[in-house]
Amino acid sequence: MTRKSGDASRSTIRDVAARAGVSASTVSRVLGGVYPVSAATRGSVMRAVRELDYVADARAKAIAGAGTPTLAFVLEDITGPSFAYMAHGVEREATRLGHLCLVCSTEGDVRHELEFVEMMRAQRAAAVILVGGTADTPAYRERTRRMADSLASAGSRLVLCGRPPLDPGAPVTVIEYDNEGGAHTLVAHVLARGHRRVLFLGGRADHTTALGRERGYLAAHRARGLDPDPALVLHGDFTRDAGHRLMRQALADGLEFSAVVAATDMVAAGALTALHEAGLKVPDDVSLAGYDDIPFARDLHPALTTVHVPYEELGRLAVRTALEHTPGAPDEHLLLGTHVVVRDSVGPGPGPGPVTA
Amino acid sequence: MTRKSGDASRSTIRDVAARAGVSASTVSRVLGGVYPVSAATRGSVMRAVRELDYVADARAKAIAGAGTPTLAFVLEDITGPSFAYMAHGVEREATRLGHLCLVCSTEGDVRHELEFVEMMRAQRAAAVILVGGTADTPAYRERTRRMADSLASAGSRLVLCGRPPLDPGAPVTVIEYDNEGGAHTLVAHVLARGHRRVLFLGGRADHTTALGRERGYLAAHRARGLDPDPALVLHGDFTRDAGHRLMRQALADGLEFSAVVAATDMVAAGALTALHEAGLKVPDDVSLAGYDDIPFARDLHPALTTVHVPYEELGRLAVRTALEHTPGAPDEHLLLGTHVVVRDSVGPGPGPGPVTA
DNA sequence: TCCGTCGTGGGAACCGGTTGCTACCGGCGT
DNA sequence: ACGCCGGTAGCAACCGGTTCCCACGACGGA
Repeated sequence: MTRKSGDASRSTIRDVAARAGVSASTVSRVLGGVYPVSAATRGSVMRAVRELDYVADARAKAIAGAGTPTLAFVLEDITGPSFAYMAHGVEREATRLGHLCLVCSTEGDVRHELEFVEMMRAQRAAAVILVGGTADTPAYRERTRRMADSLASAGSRLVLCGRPPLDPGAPVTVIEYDNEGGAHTLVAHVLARGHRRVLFLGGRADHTTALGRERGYLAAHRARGLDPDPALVLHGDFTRDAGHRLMRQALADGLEFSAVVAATDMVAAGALTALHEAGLKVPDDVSLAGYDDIPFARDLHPALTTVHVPYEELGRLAVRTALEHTPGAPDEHLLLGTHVVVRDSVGPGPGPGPVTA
Repeated sequence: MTRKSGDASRSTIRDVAARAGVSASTVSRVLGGVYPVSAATRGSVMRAVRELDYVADARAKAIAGAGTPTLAFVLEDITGPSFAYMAHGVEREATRLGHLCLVCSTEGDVRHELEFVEMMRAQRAAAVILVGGTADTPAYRERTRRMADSLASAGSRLVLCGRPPLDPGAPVTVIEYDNEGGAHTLVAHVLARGHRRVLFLGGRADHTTALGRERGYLAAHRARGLDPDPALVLHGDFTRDAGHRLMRQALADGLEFSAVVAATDMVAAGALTALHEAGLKVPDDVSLAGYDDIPFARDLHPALTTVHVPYEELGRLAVRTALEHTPGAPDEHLLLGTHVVVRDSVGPGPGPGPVTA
């Protein structure tokens, strides 16, 4: 009989006070918990609260100085597995630290990004986390620098998570992982197995994540004194469909290669089925490797060798580092390591001379 | 030289007013946009705004009646592909409709769910969307009913998205999709190919999504006058690892079956590699089907036949329906259809007599 | 020239909370 | 019996906005 009445108007602290026969301040104090209140008063207040099903308005609390802090993260598309893992890490750590979590998808549109950051600043978010690579142009650096400054001047903090750092001095926390290093190690492994012509299925040509991995690909070659054929690096985006399309195209074009390294496991997945469709066996006819180590990589056939990225950890660190940052302290820049996980998709390279795949 | 000074204290509307030499109300009005203000006044206000890099506090606006509405969604784990797609739909539609989006992961803990809903009520969220199946116990119905009521009495609205409906009369919007029907059609297809002993790799035994699919499995059998062996339905959870483990176990136990239907594509993926590891060929030795049609399903080898669920649409509808709901109107209950997409993973069944897989 | 009106801007109340300061109460010591 | 003190509760100011209502100045028409 606790009558949660259908009064469509939420009740205020004054309603509770009136019903309990005390003042609003007393209600506030009972609910606050620390201030000494007699048991009788507390009882009647609590009863009124229960009867009215009252919850204090979080926005009002926030404005008055109490209130749950909020943290925002902005990403391109939650649907990409690596984004999802970062988001998960962010969300977990945020709630562990007692923060609420606002999320926005930009769908890759820079204007949305700007709008969102502005909204988050209006929300007085404790930190705004920008997730995922992007085109690292002067325009990017300037725009982002401006965001960082205005966030900082509002007492908030910008975090770049898996995104290129700004010029020194920008009030920004950067958490990256080693795209180039991971790709270098991975490609070195492929090269060590005897492959000489390895196709690289990259991402968008200006995207930092893609670029980092591409640099690793190149570096691994050069470290062996090899000079990769420019025709062997292709660009698409980080989707399964792009991988599929690029691979078909490469095959149709008669490109010669004995192994393919995809910039992403998703891309690798698409490439793998294109290979299968062409009647090629992996790794017997051609080897394949990915990047990200999403859970599915194990279930591709053959199981995909790839490089593991601690995405969830990345997200967790992003929020922890951002929230621990004290205004005066130096800006942090973390670079997380990656490691390649060898599975079954890369086999030995061809014997003497390259093979026509 | 626009001096975005490092003054760590965000400026208030009064600061802007002072700098522009007008009153706070005037600033509010020029920022509001509608009220007539002379060009000169507007100019100086805007300049002050720019110089101070001022953004109005969204919480204060909200409390005063203006302000961006917010919408919250609560799910178990953003990392599951189907959750991610629903989340994406929710987020897109929410921002399209000018709402901010709060997200919480419960990690499957009911207490978290309660806490979150309470927080969202405090945030005065326009709607709270609970995403994903759960155990449909009397406790669930009562608890959720209570949430619905208290949300409703606060002028907000509870939405159940892919989650079992409550008893009639609860102020709730329900958007479901047809788990049972999809599974029925899928299993009917498997049966039609001549399979008679089909293993079902289900989810948690009390989970509504899992249960719905299991009912479909059963119903498809009965519709053919078949009586499935109870030993053929196994329970785990909706992860790749569960699928892998269950499949190994089934194989180790010497269960007889010629096809396996997994409650989820993730489960199917794990099962597939277990099958491969055991040296079994799909679909030659055993057929396999999944549920969800995640993008990866196409890249499994063989490509997985599965049932497509319009997850993103589900999320979009959830927010649209919730936000369009007017307090007096009847509660809506939508049931979205699914369809099976036939690919390569289920082949013809065995000849006379079951095969030992 | 005088008055009505329109265009503008300011004052103050209000949104729903929190909290510093003050006042009242009863109980205790001497 | 009186004064002091500690424990409680209320008043009012404040957080950062919005908006109702009113006043003031300039302008045009009679």
